[in-house]
Amino acid sequence: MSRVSPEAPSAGVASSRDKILDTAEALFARSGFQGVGLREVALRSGMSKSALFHYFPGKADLYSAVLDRILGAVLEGMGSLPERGSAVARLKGLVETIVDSLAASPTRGPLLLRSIVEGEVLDDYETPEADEKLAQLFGAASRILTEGAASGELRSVPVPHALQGLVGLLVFHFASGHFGEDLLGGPIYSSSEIRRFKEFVVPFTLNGLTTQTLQD
Amino acid sequence: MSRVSPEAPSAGVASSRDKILDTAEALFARSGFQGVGLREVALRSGMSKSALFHYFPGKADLYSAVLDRILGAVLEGMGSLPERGSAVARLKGLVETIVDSLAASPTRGPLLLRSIVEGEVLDDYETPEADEKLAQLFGAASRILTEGAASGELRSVPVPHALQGLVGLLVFHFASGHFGEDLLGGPIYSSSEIRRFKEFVVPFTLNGLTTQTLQD
DNA sequence: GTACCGTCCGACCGGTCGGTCGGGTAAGCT
DNA sequence: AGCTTACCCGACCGACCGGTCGGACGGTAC
Repeated sequence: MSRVSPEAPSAGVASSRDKILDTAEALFARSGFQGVGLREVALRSGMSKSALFHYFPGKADLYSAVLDRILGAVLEGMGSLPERGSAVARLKGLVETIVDSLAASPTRGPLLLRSIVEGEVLDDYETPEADEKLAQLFGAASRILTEGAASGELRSVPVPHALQGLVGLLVFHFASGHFGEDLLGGPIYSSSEIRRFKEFVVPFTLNGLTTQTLQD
Repeated sequence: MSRVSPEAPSAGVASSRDKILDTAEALFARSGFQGVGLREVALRSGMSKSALFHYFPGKADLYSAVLDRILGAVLEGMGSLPERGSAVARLKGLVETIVDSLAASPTRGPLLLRSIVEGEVLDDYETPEADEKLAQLFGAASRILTEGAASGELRSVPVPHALQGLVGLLVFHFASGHFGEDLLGGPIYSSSEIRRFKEFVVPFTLNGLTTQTLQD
């Protein structure tokens, strides 16, 4: 699968390519890869389907570009995180940063979660760019966990499981849609709900990874 | 949307209807509602597409039946859980039981997660049966949390957030597919991995919901 | 016998899918 | 002027979609 054809043309005046990406992101987030037709993407972007093929060689490439852009945004948010200091503080910062990134747009959580769950049937859109961004993301997180465990600040917990637990906790919350709103009794992306979620998930995570066990 | 037409014919000799349900469950879990064609379901069930319509009035009804069966299985597993006793012990039992239910078949987690995420575009298959099972499920869980908080055994935490966190933690793990296997470095549904997951998620959950906070 | 009923089938319907093709138009370069 | 390039379009393709229809087959009841 070849990559996208033309590069982003620098300037900020929402190009057609960006418009397509925005539209596709919204639609893919709502209906998934299979549930979106390129006709609708093109129409909502204000152009014909043929024009869309001028910017992206195929549907899978469009999806990859959307996914890559989201991963880039999440990764960018993590850029300002400190590399040293208390593991607990770093972990707290990581969780809050990821929450902020996911909360910044209601399409990110759903799209990320869908890309994981639908990954079985669509291993297509695994691009080197996205893979590398994912590796950076998990690398930073696992560094905190291992260093915290080494220093005794954090419980010695299997890092992969903890990472996957974090993904489940954080991404699912913002991807749960109507289900989550029914459960929580209100919109997920309101600023007050985002604050409430942080107030729940940060202590929950820290307690889960720090204090000594009261296992059976 | 009307319900399924004929009732299950009692006996255990895998009826055509059950065969359809099994096939559809596997396919829906892998490719989602939109990603599965009724032709493929029928073919893999060893009959024609028309025969399928004899048992289910439409695709959405078939999906609902599959979903309902899974919710029933999870709920059945929770049936033997004690209604009284230490909240921590009850919570531990709940988590372990749900894990066992999800681990019992590799289709359940993916299908449940997909039904939530895809719920935006497919509010069709919300049947009264499934709704009631969901209510029972969450009712039992929230009872544990509220009673535990009242007795001081558990932290006083917003119950809806805790419930959604549990769903994210537990369901996502079994729905993460290739992504999760890459992260964990092995199959998710092996008995050893299920044991490891329990060893991680039970203390993580209990610590997250019991010990006092070390928030900033 | 025959009327009925549950089970299943092939053929077909209108519609949508991702993708292709040939061409048109305007800007920019030489 | 001529030529290239970027951008965009309508028309079209084969494949597949969910769903309908009329009928075939076998058993059971009368």
